[in-house]
Amino acid sequence: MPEAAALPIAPDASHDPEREAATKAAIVGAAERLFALHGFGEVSVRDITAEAGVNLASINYHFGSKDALLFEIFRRRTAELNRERARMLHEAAAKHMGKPTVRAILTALIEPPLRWSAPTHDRRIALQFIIRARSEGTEAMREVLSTDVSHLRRFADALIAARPDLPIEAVYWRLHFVLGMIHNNRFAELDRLDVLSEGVTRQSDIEALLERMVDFAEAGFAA
Amino acid sequence: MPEAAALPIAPDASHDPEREAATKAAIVGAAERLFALHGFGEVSVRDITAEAGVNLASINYHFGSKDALLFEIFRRRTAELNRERARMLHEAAAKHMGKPTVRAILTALIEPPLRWSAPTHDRRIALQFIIRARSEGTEAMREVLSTDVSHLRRFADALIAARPDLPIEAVYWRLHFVLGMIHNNRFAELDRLDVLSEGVTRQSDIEALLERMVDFAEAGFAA
DNA sequence: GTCTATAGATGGATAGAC
DNA sequence: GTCTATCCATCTATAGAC
Repeated sequence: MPEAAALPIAPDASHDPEREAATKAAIVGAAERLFALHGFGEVSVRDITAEAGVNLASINYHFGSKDALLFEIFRRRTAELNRERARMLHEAAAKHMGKPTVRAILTALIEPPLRWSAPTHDRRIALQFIIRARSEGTEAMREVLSTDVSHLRRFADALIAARPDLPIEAVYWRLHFVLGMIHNNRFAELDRLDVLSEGVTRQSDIEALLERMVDFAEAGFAA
Repeated sequence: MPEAAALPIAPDASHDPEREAATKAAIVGAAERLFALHGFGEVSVRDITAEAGVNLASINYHFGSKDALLFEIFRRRTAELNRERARMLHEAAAKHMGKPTVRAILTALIEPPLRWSAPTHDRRIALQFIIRARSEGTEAMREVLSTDVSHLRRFADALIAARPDLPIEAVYWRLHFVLGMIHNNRFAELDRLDVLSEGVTRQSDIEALLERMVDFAEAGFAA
């Protein structure tokens, strides 16, 4: 068996880092997609492993449990999204000598998730996953969402600094309204809007929608 | 047994309309509350019947299935809410000779659900049920939500008539934003806001919040 | 109409061979 | 690390006694 000698080490499949990484990636991709499309409660471990083309036991082996898998996806995606938002806020602050305008702050909050939702964006499904996690997530996800508001802190503080004339509770409420606008961009809600508008809103022009949203939100902050 | 003679008919319990109605009401109340608080997927028929103090089989006997029960609650509550909104829109139209202002239209859309959400309102739980149904509902609920937009039609038409200068797709998108503001008033999101604002938003003054929301939404429509 | 007991189906997790 | 077979918990729905 001369071929065996050509292999560096471990001729068996007990520890193949490449294959392991591929399996984990397939699981994560399938889980994210199925959950984003059908909801958390509707998707079983069997569905995920079948879709990923891996064996039934692999989720427990690689992630510990179904909930742990979903939590890891949740952490990864929210971290990515918050990083993008923080970077935009930071850049806006740099441009405006540390005091970005309300419009720049709102853009940093709205633009990243809106770009993700573009039909051609590879984070399109990930964004739906995040939105669903807000209402259907596991106890662990809800725990994080309720207590870890450090990311929003920066936006709230920036808005308060940009509008020192407003009572701070007014700023918080308005921020809450803007977040509602953002989180309402689920597939189901966009489809419903298409039905209501008889198709005139069925557009993939993210730039135009971004401008609409920021205009609306900025106007709400103007008074 | 002289007491038996005093009973009109049916001395057995086979057909007691009063008790039947009480059982159904107990089931509906328990189901609505548990689902509103814990989510659809987390609540079993066993949880509901235990909470209602009725036997396990009664949900299937009286409603056919768990899904049918939840669907009936959903239809009842959304019908109530939409009736209130339609009535307010109708009254606003009557006051403005058939052409209500944008503010009056938005108030008719926002005020009913916001009043329901008041801590002392008996529809407080019902509103959370409705909001949850939007993202976690069964197939039947989603079917209704996606296709039955007749209720929103009147609001969209009224807004289009109030702002004939705007492209209609702009009106639809802004209506979508307002709906997002409304649907974001879930317990979990309000709690999160309280954490972020360190308590300054923890208020039960529905009047003030209503004015905040209508002000924000109207400003978004102003341009 | 109510209630108990149970059927029937599904899902998460794990043991053990390879 | 992968995979099969299986355990065990849980749930909805229903049959049948009262």
